[in-house]
Amino acid sequence: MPQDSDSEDDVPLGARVAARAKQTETDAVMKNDDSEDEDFVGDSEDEEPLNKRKAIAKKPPVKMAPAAKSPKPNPVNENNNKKLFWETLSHSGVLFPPPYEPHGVKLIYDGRPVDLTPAEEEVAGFFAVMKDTDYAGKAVFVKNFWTDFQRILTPKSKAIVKDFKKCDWTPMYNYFFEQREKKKQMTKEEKLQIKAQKEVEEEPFTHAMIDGKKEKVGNFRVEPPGLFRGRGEHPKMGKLKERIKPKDVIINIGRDSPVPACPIPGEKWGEVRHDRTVTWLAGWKDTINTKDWKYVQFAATSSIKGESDQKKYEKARKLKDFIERIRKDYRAKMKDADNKIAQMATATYLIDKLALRAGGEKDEDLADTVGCCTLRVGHVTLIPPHTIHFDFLGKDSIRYDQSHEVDPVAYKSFGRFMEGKKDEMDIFDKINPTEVNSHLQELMPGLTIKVFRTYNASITLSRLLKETPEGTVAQKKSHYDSANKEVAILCNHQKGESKAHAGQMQKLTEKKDQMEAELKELQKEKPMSAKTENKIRGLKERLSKHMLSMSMKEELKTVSLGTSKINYLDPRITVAWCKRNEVPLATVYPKTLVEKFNWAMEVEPEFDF
DNA sequence: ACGCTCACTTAGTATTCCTTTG
DNA sequence: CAAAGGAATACTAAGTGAGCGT
Repeated sequence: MPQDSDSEDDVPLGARVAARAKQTETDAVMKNDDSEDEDFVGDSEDEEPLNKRKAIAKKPPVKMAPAAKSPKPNPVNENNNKKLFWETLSHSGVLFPPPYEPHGVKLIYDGRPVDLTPAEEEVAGFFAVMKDTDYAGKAVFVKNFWTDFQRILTPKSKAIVKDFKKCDWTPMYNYFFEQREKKKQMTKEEKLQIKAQKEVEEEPFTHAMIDGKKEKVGNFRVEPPGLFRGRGEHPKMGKLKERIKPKDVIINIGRDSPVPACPIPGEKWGEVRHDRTVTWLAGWKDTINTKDWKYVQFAATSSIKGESDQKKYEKARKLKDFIERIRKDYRAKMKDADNKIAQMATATYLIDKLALRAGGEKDEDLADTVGCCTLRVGHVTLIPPHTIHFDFLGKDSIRYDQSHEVDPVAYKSFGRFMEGKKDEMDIFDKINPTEVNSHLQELMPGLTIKVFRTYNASITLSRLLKETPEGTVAQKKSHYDSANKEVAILCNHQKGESKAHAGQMQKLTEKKDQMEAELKELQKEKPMSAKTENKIRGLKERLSKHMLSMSMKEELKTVSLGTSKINYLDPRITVAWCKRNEVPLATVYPKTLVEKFNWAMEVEPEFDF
């Protein structure tokens, strides 16, 4: 980017737009000027009154983007009417991973050790550590790795390392394994020392100042290089994710804040901009999905994220006032003779009833996953009289495999949409998320598809918590968890079964058998003493508790409760419930969630979602 | 109407931390 | 004290949707 930056076309779209619209309000982007010999590339100027910019006084005028030269702003259209997130913003930039340190352990090719350059050795190492994982067994992963490995090999190495099958990664793998063991074997003091060192190193990056307030930063570490691990059958798995250099990084910072010095000697930031219409502090282009960007954002516990989270839940809560009308609308339209209207209504019905995601079109070079609007005929089975079985891969290639009894009208419409279509064809071929969203906006301002997931998750929790029984804190907590579980199932939030699960269940079963045997033994006694009766009562109680926790554990083995807690359940429901039921908040929220939801802590106990 | 980019939220998994147990 | 086990956090991939240009 830097060397091309004289051409406006190389500035990201949003930046150009902002620069054009901008003028004084939106301190958008600018260009670099590589002729400058500064310690970063392209701290940009704009037409803001010069007295505001002391820094520029010491250097010759910087070349400006053509758009930025245009005369005074049209005040009506300042910053393109975009919302400004901050007035001042200062931070220390990003923390880069340490440079690669060669270990000298050889790749064995065709029985002979190969001398690799450090850069080659690094990439070989990426594969070597993974040699026994599922990934390394996948043809696509190996093929992509091999292509990129070949690409970075010097001619000399390429002349030797020609066939993947002749590579022996074992010595490298063993080296990494030993390193890991050594790390584990370190003494407590050594570990503590390393941790302290790490904290010192990251200290400048952990917080930023925004409008005079110190706030926590999220992912201030630049992602290290490695092999891309896509989820599911990702066509790009195994590709080399390249090392990000300062020139790849854009810093976004307040105009009057010092630009963080580039931490790598002799190198420069790709760009420095002052865009108040966004919340990110730094960003770089993803080297795998080249249309994507990675951003350094504030942490979830920051005010800026908290405010947006609160808005999200307020919007979902607002849907309560509109939901009846909306349901009436789609029920009436599901059987419309106009297929587009009927599809729109039926899709909305699914989004509401099953909390499906929108399902936007995806590029070919991504895993084949779907949401509501991209469901294909092969993903559903109609089971008379009006049950539909869904079997498809959703976000993160997580399988949605559920049967649902549906509205008979919806069932009939489904049949109509699928009629005469092959398995690979779209069920909802007349619509897309954008159209569904604009229809929703007509029914409620600001309403989009994803709001239904938040709404249904939160209102489900709220409804289930109303049935909380009297009892101990542990019992109430368990009731909360079951409600949480219902929501997780609704949203299809899953996790991989832990490796230890089966063994743990077996142990618990053994314990159960033992308790049952003990109980039988006690009950054999003829003249029941008061002491024995007590024992029996106690044992029975422990046994039933034990069995309950066993069945809960089994039911939850692949259900993830955390995702809905973090993203879907209005924290005010939980906080108010804790207050009403005298359950300490820490029983259901870990420390970071209490922090993240600090805006909800003062909610009144009677709060109803 | 459509495609595309950008910025943000949502997501599962890997790693680390902390507590319990042996 | 080490190992095990579970909880919490770190990491980064994968969605959604606004908004722009064509």
